[in-house]
Amino acid sequence: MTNRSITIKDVAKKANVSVATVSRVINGLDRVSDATRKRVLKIIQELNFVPNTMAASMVNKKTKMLSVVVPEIQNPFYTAVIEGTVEVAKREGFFTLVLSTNGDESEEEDFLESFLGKNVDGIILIGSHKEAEFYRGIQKPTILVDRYFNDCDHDGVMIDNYRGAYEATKHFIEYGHERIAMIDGEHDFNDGKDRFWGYRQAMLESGLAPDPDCHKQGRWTEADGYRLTIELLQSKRPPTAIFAANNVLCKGAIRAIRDLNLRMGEDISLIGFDENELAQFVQPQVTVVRRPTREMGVQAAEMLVRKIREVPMEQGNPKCVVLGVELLKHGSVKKLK
Amino acid sequence: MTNRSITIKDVAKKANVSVATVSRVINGLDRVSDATRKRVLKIIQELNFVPNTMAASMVNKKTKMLSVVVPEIQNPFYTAVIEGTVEVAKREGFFTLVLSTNGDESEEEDFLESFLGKNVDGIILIGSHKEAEFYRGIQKPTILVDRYFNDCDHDGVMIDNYRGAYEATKHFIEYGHERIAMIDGEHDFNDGKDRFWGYRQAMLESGLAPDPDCHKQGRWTEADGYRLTIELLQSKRPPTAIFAANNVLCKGAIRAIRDLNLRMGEDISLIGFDENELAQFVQPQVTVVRRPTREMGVQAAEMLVRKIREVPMEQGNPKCVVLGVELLKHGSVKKLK
DNA sequence: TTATTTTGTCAAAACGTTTACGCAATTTCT
DNA sequence: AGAAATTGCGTAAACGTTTTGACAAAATAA
Repeated sequence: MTNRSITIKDVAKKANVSVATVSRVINGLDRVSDATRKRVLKIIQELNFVPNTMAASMVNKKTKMLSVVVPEIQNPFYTAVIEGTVEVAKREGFFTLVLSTNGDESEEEDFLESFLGKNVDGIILIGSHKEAEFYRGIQKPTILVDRYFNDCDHDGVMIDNYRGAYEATKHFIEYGHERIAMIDGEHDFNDGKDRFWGYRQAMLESGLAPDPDCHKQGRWTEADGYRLTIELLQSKRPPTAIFAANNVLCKGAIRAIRDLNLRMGEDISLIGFDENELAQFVQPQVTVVRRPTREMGVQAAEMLVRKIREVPMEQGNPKCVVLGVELLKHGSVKKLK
Repeated sequence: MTNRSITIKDVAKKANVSVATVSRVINGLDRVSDATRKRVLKIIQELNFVPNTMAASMVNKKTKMLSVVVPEIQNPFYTAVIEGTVEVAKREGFFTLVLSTNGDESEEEDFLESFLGKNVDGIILIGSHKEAEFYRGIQKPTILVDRYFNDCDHDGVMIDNYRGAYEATKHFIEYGHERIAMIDGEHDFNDGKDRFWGYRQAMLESGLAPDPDCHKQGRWTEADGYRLTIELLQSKRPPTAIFAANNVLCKGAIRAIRDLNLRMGEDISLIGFDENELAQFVQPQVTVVRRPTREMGVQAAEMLVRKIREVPMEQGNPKCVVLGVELLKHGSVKKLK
């Protein structure tokens, strides 16, 4: 424990060169003859020397680490994004550091102030803060994922929430549904809002007046998905179709429908946003809006790496990439006409 | 971007003290008068100074970060462990850094060699390596979770895999089952092995000869859980009961049973190891061996923090804590007698 | 009162790298 | 051949902290 770890100096001494030369060898720079390079390399092997990256980082301010910050690590959507970014990061020579904030704003702040937050080369952020202000304060290269804010000064990778909800609703309508409900959570972020507006727009376009009784709002939890679905189905005029605006709400809805002994796609039609395990399990499978989760992570990481490497001056205005979604049609929507 | 960040020196100058004094204020050491402390603190505020932890770490070799290394981040078991450790770490003033290795040994090694691996204060490791040798090479305070190796020189937090499997099998037997199958994956780690031996021992004790046809081994994937279950149920002499040795295998088994149109707890009995979403969803719910996932993370983190703080000399032999498991009895086991 | 301890502070030396600059020795160009 | 460019390497100054040792000044003890 007390044994001083071997440094670049030890190597230098043993190889009869200066520390500068050793440093050059380590970093694969030129200006060092083949002979000495070989010699130094051998000594490094012998001494089992590993450069102290911390010290290096102190001078050149690069750490080769990225961080990806997500609200909850238990949600498969986020882990899929994480996997995507980790893959790219690894390929590009970066390590990825994962942080779960539990949707807690102060935890997010703490992180950014912390050792880690301060020392990563870039950040992929699925933020919990609700104001652009906060994001503007982040000095490092940052890519916002899934939740975007205008005027936040950062690039983003989003999906077309509006379109997803729109298509889902249209699908119901094409199949003859008129009393179409939606369940969702707080409209804290653009994703939730957009989905609502997509739903609403599709309804309006088809001349269906949006009935306030058909829009149930709670939190984005499975429990609330369950509760809201029960409320809807036990109301005076229950809907024939329900659009569940994210994966956990959908799972709650599936449970509720099961518990009420209703036949999916027969007594009640359901579309979920984002794939989930239960939607794939029940029979018939539940029609869902599929979004490219892993791909979001991949895109974000690629953008981030590019940004890190680009010269600071020539970065243009923030760009926000919007990835498409797809309606995976299964048997949970009944054809009424 | 080019603006040099403000350092301890700037604070010192502005407060008319030496950098040493500022350092003492930051670290809350004594030997500094109340007056100067207040003054320095105020300047720090004004200048919005945040100490560069990287530089600090360079001299005192502490980073206040832990890492938790898991094989796959998509498995809810691992995320539960992570959540437990993050909670404790946070409480104790550590940041937690999550790394998913995809079960890839070399990725695990890379990590430990990397900036991150070298600079955390301690490691919580659900390892992918199969030999104690590797673990012995880790110099930092480390807690092995879920997978343990004798003579690895580290503490561990395990659960009683043997007992869990034993109890599950006994439960089948009590209910009159005799032809009891087990599906599992490679016996690369103690957890898998112990479960198998628990199953086997329970069978033997009850005078049931373990039939090799009743032990199907594949990989620890949902796909193999599905495949092996189908194989079992379509064999000449299908079992009346199946023990699925982990959460994903169990999910595969549930799907298989559903697809074969068998009634759970009626035509076929099933017990899973570890809770999972499908087991809770289907009706009747599937009986499972519950293990304290989150608690494992909590324990591990607490042990790790203790270890980090203890003086190096007085650490005794490696300890391995074994947490208990519990059989959650639901309706998936038919009573034959 | 004098001798001792405690308190508050500072200067300077670490910590382990990278890198700008300098200077021979060698190679390449006229 | 001489001038110019290139190559190979070393010296020393960063990077932003913590920590040790020294030393007055103040408080306490004798």
